[in-house]
Amino acid sequence: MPKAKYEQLYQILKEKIESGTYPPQEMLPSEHTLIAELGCSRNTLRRAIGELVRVGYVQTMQGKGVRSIYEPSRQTTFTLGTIETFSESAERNQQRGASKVLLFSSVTADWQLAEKTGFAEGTPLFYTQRLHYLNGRPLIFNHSYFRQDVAQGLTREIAEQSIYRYLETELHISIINSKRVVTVEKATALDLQHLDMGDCNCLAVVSSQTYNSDGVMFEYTQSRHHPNFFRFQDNAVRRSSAYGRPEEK
Amino acid sequence: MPKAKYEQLYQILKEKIESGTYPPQEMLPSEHTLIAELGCSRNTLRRAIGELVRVGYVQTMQGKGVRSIYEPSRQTTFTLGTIETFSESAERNQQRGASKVLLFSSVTADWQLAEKTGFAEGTPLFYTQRLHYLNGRPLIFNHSYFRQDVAQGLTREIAEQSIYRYLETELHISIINSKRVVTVEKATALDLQHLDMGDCNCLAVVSSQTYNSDGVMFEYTQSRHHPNFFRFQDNAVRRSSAYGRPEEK
DNA sequence: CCTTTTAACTTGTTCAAACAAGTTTGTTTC
DNA sequence: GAAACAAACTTGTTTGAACAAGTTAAAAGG
Repeated sequence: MPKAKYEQLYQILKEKIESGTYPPQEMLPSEHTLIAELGCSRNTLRRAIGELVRVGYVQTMQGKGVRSIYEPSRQTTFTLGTIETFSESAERNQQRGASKVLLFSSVTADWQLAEKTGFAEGTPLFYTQRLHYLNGRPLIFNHSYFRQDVAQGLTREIAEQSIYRYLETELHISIINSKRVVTVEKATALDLQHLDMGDCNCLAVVSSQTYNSDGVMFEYTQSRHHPNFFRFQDNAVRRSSAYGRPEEK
Repeated sequence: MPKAKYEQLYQILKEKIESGTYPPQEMLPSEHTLIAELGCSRNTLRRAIGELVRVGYVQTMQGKGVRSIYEPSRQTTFTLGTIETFSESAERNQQRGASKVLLFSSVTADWQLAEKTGFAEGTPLFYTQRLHYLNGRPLIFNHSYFRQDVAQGLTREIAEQSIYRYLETELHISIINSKRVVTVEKATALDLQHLDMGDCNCLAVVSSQTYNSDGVMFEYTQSRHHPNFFRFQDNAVRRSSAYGRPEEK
């Protein structure tokens, strides 16, 4: 599926790590070896390895080598650094996803909404509330705002299916990137009404601003997650010893 | 400070974007122009731009160019993809940070602890509870476990100052990467006792496993954050249109 | 005037080469 | 035997080049 060679190499190596060809704590073959093995240039191989570093599969040490630090099977609900719709995520985790549209309307951004979403005041927007189910349980309450001049012709019927499919295949909008912020908020009456969260009175909130290829932010979505089913993964790399160089010799 | 050229270029461009030389929605000069301007090769420049993409400062479109999508001043408490200690983060945000050690002890990982932290059962560990203050308010409650054979000689006195400074400058341990997971949990009695969280009964929990250059996970830390002061930022990039190629013509 | 084609841009990918820098191992030297 | 040195690894950075692919605007054609 992926056309780029470095993506293919990344998939191959990822597969080998997951399947135990390169078990945890073990060193991978050196770049020189892998180049001969995979038939690629050093740059392309290193690009693939760089991806593996980013997702926390390996660590690299100058002069020493590349070590696998993969630990299998931590159930992932949310992957980082890549945009995924709810239905895509559900499918990847092999679970039954369903959605219900609670509200679909047109609004104009007032001062308060503009402040919250980042849209300019007075922008005409579509506003929709959707509830996402996983295995029959309501887990995510979505508030989404779409710029009307970008998401032209959006209807409640489309929202019942998949908004992104409509935007990408019908309107030929290319989604480029999405800025996301994770916070924790007090549950509102609306949250409690729909999410059935027991004795928890807070939930995980993922606010995202999504941009198209024209550089315009056309979507603001606030995903309010059931706290017991929220999980956000990340791998951080220490750039340089923050405490200056340890004295030599 | 950064030795690598691409890091310098990244800083230069980041600066220009923040200062308004390349204002939001505006296109950056083409690679060709920037190469001449900055005196570097195309690959090095592209590496710097790649970093800007990852932090959500710009978006690139094949055939069109690079557009600034920087939006100034959303106060950041947590940056993503890079390991930062509490004191470093506090300093970056120009706020007064302070810490208090509530507990320092030696423990051995039993079955339950091994399951939670990822250490092998029977591993001798240092266990410390620390409370982090920002501007006088207690905001973060840290539970940290360190492998005794790696963090040799760790004492309560060192924990009062900075554990990482000790590990890096005294023990010459190089911290490589850290796997982190963000979840939301019910507050325990201990949390409520120390964090003063009003009527919220949940908090944001960042669990992290940190690895050194020998590939051994030597630290497990669970950071329990006051919900009102927790913020986790991310920028996601859509890899390829998930719905197949839109039909031509 | 409008459409089509072409050319000149843009960014994306891949290769090759050279050097820098860190680590390991073997060798020499005392 | 122990320390110092040197060679042979490893990954990290930088440069240059070529081609692919997407976009834009000028040129050509009707």
